[in-house]
Amino acid sequence: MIVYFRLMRMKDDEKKEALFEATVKLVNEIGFVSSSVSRIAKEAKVSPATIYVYFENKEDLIVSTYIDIKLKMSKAILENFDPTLPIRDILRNVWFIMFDYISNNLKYHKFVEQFSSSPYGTLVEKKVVEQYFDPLINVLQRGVEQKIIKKVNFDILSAFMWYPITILANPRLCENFELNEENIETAFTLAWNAIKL
Amino acid sequence: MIVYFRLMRMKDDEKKEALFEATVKLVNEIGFVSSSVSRIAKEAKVSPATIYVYFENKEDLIVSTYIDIKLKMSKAILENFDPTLPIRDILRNVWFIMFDYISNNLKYHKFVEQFSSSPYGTLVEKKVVEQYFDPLINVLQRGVEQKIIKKVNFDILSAFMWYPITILANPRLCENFELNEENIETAFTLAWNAIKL
DNA sequence: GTCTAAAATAAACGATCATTCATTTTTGTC
DNA sequence: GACAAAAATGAATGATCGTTTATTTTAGAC
Repeated sequence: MIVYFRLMRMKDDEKKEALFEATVKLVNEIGFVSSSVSRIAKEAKVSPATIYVYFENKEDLIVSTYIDIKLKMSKAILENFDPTLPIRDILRNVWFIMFDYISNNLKYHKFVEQFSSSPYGTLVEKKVVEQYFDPLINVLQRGVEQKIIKKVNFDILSAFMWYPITILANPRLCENFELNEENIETAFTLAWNAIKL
Repeated sequence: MIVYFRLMRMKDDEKKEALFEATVKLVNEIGFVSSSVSRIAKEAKVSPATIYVYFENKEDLIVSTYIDIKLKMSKAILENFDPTLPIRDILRNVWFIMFDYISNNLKYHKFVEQFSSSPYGTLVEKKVVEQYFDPLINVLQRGVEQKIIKKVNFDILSAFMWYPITILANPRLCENFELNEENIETAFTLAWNAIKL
């Protein structure tokens, strides 16, 4: 039997990316409430119907935007990750890289914050996204095993090693915290004092 | 000139409270997107039009709900505030009181988190709400002056003394952190290690 | 250029949105 | 019980919502 294959027309990656960017921009500016499908389409310069070629529905568009961002973030942060350094140096490096990434991509950070604390957040399995950042979690694990870091609940360690970054990088919450090297170094010192044994 | 006063009919405080509670419940369950005026009205068992007797519009209802919650929270937390204790004891007490309040009023905590990270957050002057908690900020100030607490940017101190509470009290973020006395004590120790000189 | 299948879209769907309006109900003094 | 004024409401407003459908446009193998 001879089967004829005809190449189907390909989806346009740039269009999908434009939809992600439009979603981020609008949700940051006017929130989930006002970010309607038609407005997102207009912002991305496509027809509202086109969105349904790329996504199942509005919810899928928004959740996909979130997951895409988390993937981008984890790649950027783990790009130059060197697990052979001393544990404190690894953590310190991550702090500087995360501040660098967030301050250059504040729109992503804002979107993630808004998404996570909204009911959309419950739609994403926390562990799925968390595993993108597995190497970071493993560092803390090693620190505990080597008796460098306090042996306490992991949620506590995270609350003092990772979450302060998301707080301090939020200019609405910390308008007096300038993201310069000295301030980041100071803040990291507090984080390290918190978790070190 | 004689002026005749007739008592006008009074607004019903219970109805306003019911609208606050309905707003909190629905926004937590289905988000700002789906929490329409008519659904909030139905939840509060009033007519949609009644909402406009008590509030200018939907935005006013939501912002007022937030401010009402923040006021309730600050009163609960500062109720038994004793500024004469040693600074570490004051902070430790506040930690326990805050965890107690949040775990008994998780709905308020959730609403505040979602509100703050949404564009509604920009509608509320941060300083207005912050001043409800002024005594707490003053404690840190005194700690710095008495050379008990590190002399660093106040946003940094807040990021390690207050924000970890909001993280740890969020069961979605910290599902492994049980809110018992031992765990709170441990977490506070890390916070104190971070900020103490 | 022809053909095909999928991308892309304009237009239309019923549903629901926030808000207003005309009317009724309730409150409290006289 | 009568009166006045504000609370309370049911119904209607035009606008916009998310999604679907029927149609047109486009990409790529032949």
